Amino acid sequence: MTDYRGPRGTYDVYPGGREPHERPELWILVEEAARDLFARYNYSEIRTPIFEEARLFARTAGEGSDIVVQKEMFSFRDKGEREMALRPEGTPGAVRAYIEHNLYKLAQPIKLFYIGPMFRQERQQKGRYRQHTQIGAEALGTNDPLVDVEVISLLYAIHQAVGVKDEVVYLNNLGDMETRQAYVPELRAYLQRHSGELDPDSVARMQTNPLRTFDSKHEGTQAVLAEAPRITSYLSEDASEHLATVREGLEALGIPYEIDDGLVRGLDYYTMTVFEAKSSSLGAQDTVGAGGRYNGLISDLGGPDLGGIGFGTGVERMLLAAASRETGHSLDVFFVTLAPEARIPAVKLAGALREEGIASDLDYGGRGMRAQFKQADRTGASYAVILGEDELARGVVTVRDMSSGAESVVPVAEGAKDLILAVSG
RNA sequence: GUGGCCGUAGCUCAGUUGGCAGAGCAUCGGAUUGUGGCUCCGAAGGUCGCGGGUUCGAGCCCCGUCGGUCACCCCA
Repeated sequence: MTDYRGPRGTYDVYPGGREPHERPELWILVEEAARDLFARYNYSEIRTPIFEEARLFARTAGEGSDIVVQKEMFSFRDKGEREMALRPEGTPGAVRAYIEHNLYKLAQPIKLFYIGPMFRQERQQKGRYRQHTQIGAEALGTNDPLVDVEVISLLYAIHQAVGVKDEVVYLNNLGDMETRQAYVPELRAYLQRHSGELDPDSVARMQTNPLRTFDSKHEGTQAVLAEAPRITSYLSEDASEHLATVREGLEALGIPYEIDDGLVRGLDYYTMTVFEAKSSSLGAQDTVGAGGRYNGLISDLGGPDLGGIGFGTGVERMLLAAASRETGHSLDVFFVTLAPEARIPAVKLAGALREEGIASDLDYGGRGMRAQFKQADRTGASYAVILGEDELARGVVTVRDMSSGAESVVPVAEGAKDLILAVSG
């Protein structure tokens, strides 16, 4: 046993992995499904560094200057004494790149997607790792509510393609500046009147960011919030029209959703539309994917005053919440060599098949015939191609159909052409 | 960072009041000298997480430590 282990809160993806998110074939499935959908929705890939200056994330995360500690960001100091951080989410990097490369000067919206690792420095629990992977999309440069509809439907489509079970999409609108100016003082005043029944964290948040008290798990706090004034009653005309259009669009597409007027999300930059997809087949961390509109973020980061909206969804959580499925990788041909002299000819034939796109493998253990057939069976090979002394002498191979057991003899003295035909059906 | 639970073969797990380290699956070989799945036989595989203590004797009891897991915090 080695003394080395993967770092705390990380995991490996490897053949035969126990958990769904440890199995390479499921990752391929998710990534291919997502890329296919991004292409169909006309989103282009963006790749940004997995670390950035910490202040970029601090800027977007909001809620005070001790944010780096508070949010458990994976930060470090580089050799030039710069405060850096492994990215906790995809949006800030994408928006930074959008501004840095002047993408706002092109025809809008710019529709981007990314797939990559994100980091958080904390103890793990079910569906939560220090390094995890998010698939995300950002539609930048427009306030059109129909883009909100597109982004939400794209998230939903990815979850459907992956097979996420028991999913519910919750929707809310946090309003614009006008809405918050009207609502926040009302909420704060209400909480103030009931501060005796709140947990200490919520009492503190009542001042800094009263919206976030909705996220508290404290029973007393939740009881107070059940009667609290709702943002939906304070929406400006703009916000309320926006919400109505988003709902209309979702209904036109037949996307099931529920309004949750207590849904606030943790990031300060959200405005207007916010949404969250949850699955009851997860544990305490039941959010599979989430996102929202961030109309102030691009200008906050030094860009023009344009809106944007995006989502992020966790690959590990999608796989945890997905129905289990059979994905045994399948091989087309396995070569069974029954004599040492057959090994080089087998290598040559396998090479020829591989060039034709036919997945082929052979025994490298010099093992007995029985073991080789067992391996052919286990790898899911459609055909076993047998090279023994008889075959070598006659310039042929025996092709065995592994499911029916039927065998045929195929000449190979003139090359692999006949063998390619025999195993292509 | 805090707390509950758990660390025994590659995997899943038994292991009695402290008394020779076990099973199933997987692996390898054989039954079947040119044929996989089913069956049978056999082999290999162990720092019982690690360190210390108690004891004639510790997988088991005690202390510490490391790791895993779930929850809290936080939620990106």
